[in-house]
Amino acid sequence: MRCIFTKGKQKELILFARDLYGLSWREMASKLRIGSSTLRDWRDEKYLVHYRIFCKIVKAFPQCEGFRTSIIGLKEDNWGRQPGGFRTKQNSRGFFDPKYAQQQHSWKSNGGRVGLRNWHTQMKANKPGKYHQMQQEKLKKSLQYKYKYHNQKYRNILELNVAEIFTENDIRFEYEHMIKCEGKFYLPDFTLDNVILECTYWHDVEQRARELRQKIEAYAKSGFSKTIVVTIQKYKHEYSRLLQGSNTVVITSEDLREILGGRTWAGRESLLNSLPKLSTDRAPAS
DNA sequence: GGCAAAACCGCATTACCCCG
DNA sequence: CGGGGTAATGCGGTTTTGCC
Repeated sequence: MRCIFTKGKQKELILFARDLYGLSWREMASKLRIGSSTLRDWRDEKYLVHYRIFCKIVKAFPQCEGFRTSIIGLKEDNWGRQPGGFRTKQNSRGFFDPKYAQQQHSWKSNGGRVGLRNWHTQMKANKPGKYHQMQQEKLKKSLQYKYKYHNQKYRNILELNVAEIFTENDIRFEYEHMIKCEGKFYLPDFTLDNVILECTYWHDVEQRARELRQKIEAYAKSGFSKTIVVTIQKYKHEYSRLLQGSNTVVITSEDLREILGGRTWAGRESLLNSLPKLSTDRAPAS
């Protein structure tokens, strides 16, 4: 944080303080833990004084308190810096000056966004979890999470329904909890212990099922023994057929409500046990 | 990778002072 | 006056920061 004094006051303050200290510039600077050149630059009003340092001075010499009224504003550090990049491009300044056209060309032909690419590879290599989270947050911003329920935004009505059902039945769950499977990161819609719940009603069932199958395999290898796919009545049969497997169950949100709300519900274990039964016993809807 | 602006800092030069 | 030592100053390079 920097403070802006009215013209001349910063110089006055520094000189005044120096008198009070009774030290040389160098000594005073080291007392304030800044470089002597910096202190001089401040005296010459070349740069803005750190608010932190101003406080330090006032603390040492309360008679400097009066200068506070001369502060006409506070600014964040590096407050006025004009960024390069796009604005520079607009103004054809700096790197974007026409005289650098040749260099621009070579820069672009050498990969152009090499820096950004490096950043991505480095982040992936060094902080994969953080990287994925950042990417995910970016994605979340671009996607629309328009269904709000209990301080959590959901992506679609199906997810919302599931969240409601769980909440009504006092079942704790985690929404889009990031898990790592085989070096990759996934964000299953819902996780309850080692059970994963995915919501989908994407009309291209074949394609979605392929994706899901791949995910489910990864989940299974990382100890998530069961995956529940929640869809709508219309697609239930198709998804069910395409995702046959010992650890996968396809249900609708109504099914879920029935299990949890009805007689079959007797705790988490019961949920898990009743699922396969439900899925196979029932005649698929047409 | 790039740029621009702010902040910071090293160092050579200059100013100052003391003293024989 | 001039040598020698230290503090102050001027110059300009470097680092930091934020954005493309």
